[in-house]
Amino acid sequence: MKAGTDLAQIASLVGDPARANMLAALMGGTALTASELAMEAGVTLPTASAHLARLSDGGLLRMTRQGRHRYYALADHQVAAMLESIMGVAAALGPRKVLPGPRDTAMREARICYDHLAGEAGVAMFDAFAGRGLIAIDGDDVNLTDKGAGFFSGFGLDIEAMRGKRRPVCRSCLDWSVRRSHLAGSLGAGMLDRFIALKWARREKNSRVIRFTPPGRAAFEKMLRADEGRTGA
Amino acid sequence: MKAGTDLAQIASLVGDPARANMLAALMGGTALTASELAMEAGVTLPTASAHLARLSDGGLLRMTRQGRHRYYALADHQVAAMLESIMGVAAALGPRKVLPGPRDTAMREARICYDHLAGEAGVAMFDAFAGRGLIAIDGDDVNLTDKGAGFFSGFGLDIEAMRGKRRPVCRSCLDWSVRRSHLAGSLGAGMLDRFIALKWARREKNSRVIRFTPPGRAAFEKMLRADEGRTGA
DNA sequence: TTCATAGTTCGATGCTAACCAAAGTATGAA
DNA sequence: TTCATACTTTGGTTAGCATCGAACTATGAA
Repeated sequence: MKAGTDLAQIASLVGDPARANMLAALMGGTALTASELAMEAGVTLPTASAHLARLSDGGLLRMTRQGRHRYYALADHQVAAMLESIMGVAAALGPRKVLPGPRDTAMREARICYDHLAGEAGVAMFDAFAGRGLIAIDGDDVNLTDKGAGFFSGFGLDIEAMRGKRRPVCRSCLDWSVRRSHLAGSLGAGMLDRFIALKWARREKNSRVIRFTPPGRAAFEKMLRADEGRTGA
Repeated sequence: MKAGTDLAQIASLVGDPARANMLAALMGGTALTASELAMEAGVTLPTASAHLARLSDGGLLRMTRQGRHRYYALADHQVAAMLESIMGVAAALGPRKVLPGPRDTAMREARICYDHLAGEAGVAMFDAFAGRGLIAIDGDDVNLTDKGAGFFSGFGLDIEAMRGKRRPVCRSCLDWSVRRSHLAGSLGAGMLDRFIALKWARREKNSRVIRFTPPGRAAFEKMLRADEGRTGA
């Protein structure tokens, strides 16, 4: 009985269209202001404000004030993973659109999942790193190997800084589009940042789609295959 | 915008206390009749009937008629996994009860997750099998090895029959209590069945808790450690 | 200070949906 | 056929909550 109550409490927070749209927007990973989220949800500011208060009270959102702005973001990765899993069920049993539009295809290929790369590209990267021994998989735990630390440092990531943080460096995250794991954690986030900094890929405006440039895609795939694909800076 | 709508649609189905209690009850893995679910949710039969219709229409439940009974069960494993992930968020940010009661402790140790073993025991089993090369982990894919096929057949499972079904033999399922994977799929379900048949463990009445008997626990742990722990029948 | 922007709080409205009782349908047993 | 059980449908009530406009607070800029 109690399990059901907890379940309902969390689910009902997600179960309102306005709130769900806000949460979906925040799956993009960037923190957004109350006004932006109001736009996103298609409601007025007062309404949005009330929703945001409920989501924050419920523990799904984290808020930081900056001047006269209030930036809202998903509370943590567990919340993001939960939303992905709900989206997964929705996608599985709601192929209302027969043909997956170009947008959906792009989402399946590469998208942002909170702050790291997901979709086929994300899964391919995860598998490649594991296969080359850059990360070690033990059950659901994923750990950086010595070899991996060297490689990723060479790629431009500050591994030491990542280790200092509370957030795990490596984590696997289940992918609804392919039902396999991809790389999350600060390493996953860092890699995506690098891809964008290197102009291998860019985020599509107002969407979670990640678009690789043709040369970026080539460089990305070369990197997956072998060490000489490294592009130091 | 569309993503949010889908999200809300599914989440709102779970977001009602009566429905959530029904779903939580069905996480036990056994199919239940409409009357039983009405009891579970604390509502009258007509109300329950309406809820069950909505859950079925929404694709979260599967119904089979048997005489004048209607048995309801979760639609598939993806739905079960989604519910676990929502429960995970609820558990993480809702430690309203400061002390985890004995019930919660037992749930963390060993519980049923739809039809297979979860909790610390489930995770330990998953890790042990992986460590001994009985299953091979590749990203989120889990596959039975030849060595594993031999071992599990010796343990009393009909591996060939499992391979004939559409359901995957091995699958990993993320565990909210320990944040690691445990073994799902028909192999996971089959193992739990064996444990119960061997009287190593039994299901606690009206709960998802799995209780190991003292000799059962010992046999279970011996099995995890080495091949000679095998208890053919 | 004064004005503007960002956000919250308040009060009122209206819609949705959860709920139950009673009547209706279907299946099985006598 | 008749009765009982299991469930669904219908109709009507009620409660919750999403929504908005208007007033209020707080931060920053002129």
